[in-house]
Amino acid sequence: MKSAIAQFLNDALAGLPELADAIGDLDIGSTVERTRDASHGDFASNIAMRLAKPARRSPRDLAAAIVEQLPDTDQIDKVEIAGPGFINFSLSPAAFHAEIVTMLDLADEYGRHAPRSAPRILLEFVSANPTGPLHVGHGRHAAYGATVGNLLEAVGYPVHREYYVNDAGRQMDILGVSVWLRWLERGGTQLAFPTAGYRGEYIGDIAAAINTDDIDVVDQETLMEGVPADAPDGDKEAHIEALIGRAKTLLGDDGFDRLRQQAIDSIRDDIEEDLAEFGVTFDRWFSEQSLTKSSRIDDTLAVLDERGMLYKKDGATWFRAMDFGDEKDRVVIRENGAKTYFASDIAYHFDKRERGFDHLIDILGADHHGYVTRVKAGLDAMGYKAEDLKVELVQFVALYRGGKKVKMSTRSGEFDTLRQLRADVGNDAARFFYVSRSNDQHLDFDLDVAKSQSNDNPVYYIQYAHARIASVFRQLAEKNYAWDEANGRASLSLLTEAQEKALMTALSRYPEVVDLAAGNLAPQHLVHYLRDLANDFHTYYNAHVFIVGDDSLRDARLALCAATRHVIANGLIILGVSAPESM
RNA sequence: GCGCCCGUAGCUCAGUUGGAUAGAGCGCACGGUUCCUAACCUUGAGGUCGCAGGUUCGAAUCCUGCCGGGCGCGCCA
Repeated sequence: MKSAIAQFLNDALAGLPELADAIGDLDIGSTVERTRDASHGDFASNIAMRLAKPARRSPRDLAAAIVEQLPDTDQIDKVEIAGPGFINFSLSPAAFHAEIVTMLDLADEYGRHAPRSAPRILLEFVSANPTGPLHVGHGRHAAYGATVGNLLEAVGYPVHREYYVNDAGRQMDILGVSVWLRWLERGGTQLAFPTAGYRGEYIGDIAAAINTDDIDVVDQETLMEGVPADAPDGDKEAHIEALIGRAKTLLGDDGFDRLRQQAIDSIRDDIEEDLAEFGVTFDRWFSEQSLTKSSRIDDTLAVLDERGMLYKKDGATWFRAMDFGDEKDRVVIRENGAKTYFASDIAYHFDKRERGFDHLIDILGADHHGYVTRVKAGLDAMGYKAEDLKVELVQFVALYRGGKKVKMSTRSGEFDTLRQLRADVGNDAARFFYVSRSNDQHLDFDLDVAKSQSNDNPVYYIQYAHARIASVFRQLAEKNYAWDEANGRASLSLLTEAQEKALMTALSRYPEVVDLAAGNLAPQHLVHYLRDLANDFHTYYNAHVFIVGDDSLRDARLALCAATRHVIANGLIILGVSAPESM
């Protein structure tokens, strides 16, 4: 409907060629918005005020000239000039009725755009290190990323969802050695578990499940040979580093690799299953190892070197990040010859672009914000534009239990898992709650409230509206009525109650809300809209009986209910929340 | 110290890219079901939009400076 208003304005401006310069490249659609107050009509445009200065005419004068040129249409009842120069449009009932018919016609497709082939979007999210189960913070990334993906698809973009698996590097060695030590413990070896190791219970579970045919038991003395003391007496990092060395010596490099890989695979599979149960799936799980093992990183560094963007200093190789706006240059190859995480990340983002994705979106934790500039710099240096990459930062989830903040640490194993949360509050409530706040806002997740009062969650309020409509149609059959849809469509002019008008107005906003939420990568717009829509429906439900004796009025009201059901279901599907037939 | 994010009702948060009288939920107060699901609805109280300037027809929104909170500033990932 909004685009129709914009079109009318465009038509009117076509009749005022003297304004062409003043208009310039102004997007007329951006001047049209829903009114907040019904006394201002349904839509308002501030175009006269926007053009006033460049056209050197008074806003009200301009508005009058534009209104004069508006085409004659049965969609608009009334146009008024108000306040400093707003043009207020009151749509005709027929315009709303036509929109309801569109909802019924398009059904599942209402609010969606036709698929387009470009730009291709690569959406990377979660990408949690495979060092343990996902915790409640990752859950927010999963829900947010999945919903953003759904929104982008709804507006027609091809979206490729990717999870970057950090399955290379020192963290993985620590994981491997943690599992090995737990396995040795199970075999009876006495040992003090390293403070820098992963202490979570799941490590023991993995140790119990892995194939250890080619691993020999070692006693404590052999194990600890040459290993410096752990904290607090010694350095915990040096301690675990030495243990990794012992593992590689005692198991052989290949043996340790196999053990480590089993641990990684086990955790990765667990994460994949967890997310799938949460309704979050990926098109590809991109392994960092695949970059390390292929020549991808070396190739990338070679290109950078060729372009003169690398230099050596203090035995290390540095990338001239400062040339691209970073605050300092960054190491890509350490003095010990090891490539940094940053080096593989340049290669990874370069690879994304090389695979033909036009627009990259990374959803990262807020603690990664210092990282954004240098990754963009890397992309820039590799010949692409920094703007090709958009980074959305997701702020932390603070967990509260008994009114107290819960501390979380993966290494200590003290954290609440996404699985526990899903079991406690349910997938629907979790998906909904996670995206109900702006991603750049801290999220306080009170477990006690979520667990004990889960029925107060607004998600049920919206689902209830959907279930109520389904119930109305069930009741209809029980009362031996049938919905004559054609008659309902033809009788929409009978819907004259205030609540009916309000509901139709709310329904017609849906496509605009999807556009807004997708354009801003901001699912909370949809969440709040659905809450408001459900409120409009519940109000209508309480004010009027739908299943009345008058055939045409009943059919018309049922048509409005059916349209409402489509819109609520479409919105919930985007949020990854179920739309139940009964509750 | 530097950088990024945040500051809106008692609490938790929205606020349509600068619009008209700043909104919702919870909580609080008052009402509403012999009738399609009361997991519901109606009405009300509750605000110095952190503070101070600036930009303009118009600012919660943009700019500057303070104050307060979070996060980051490694040859870790």
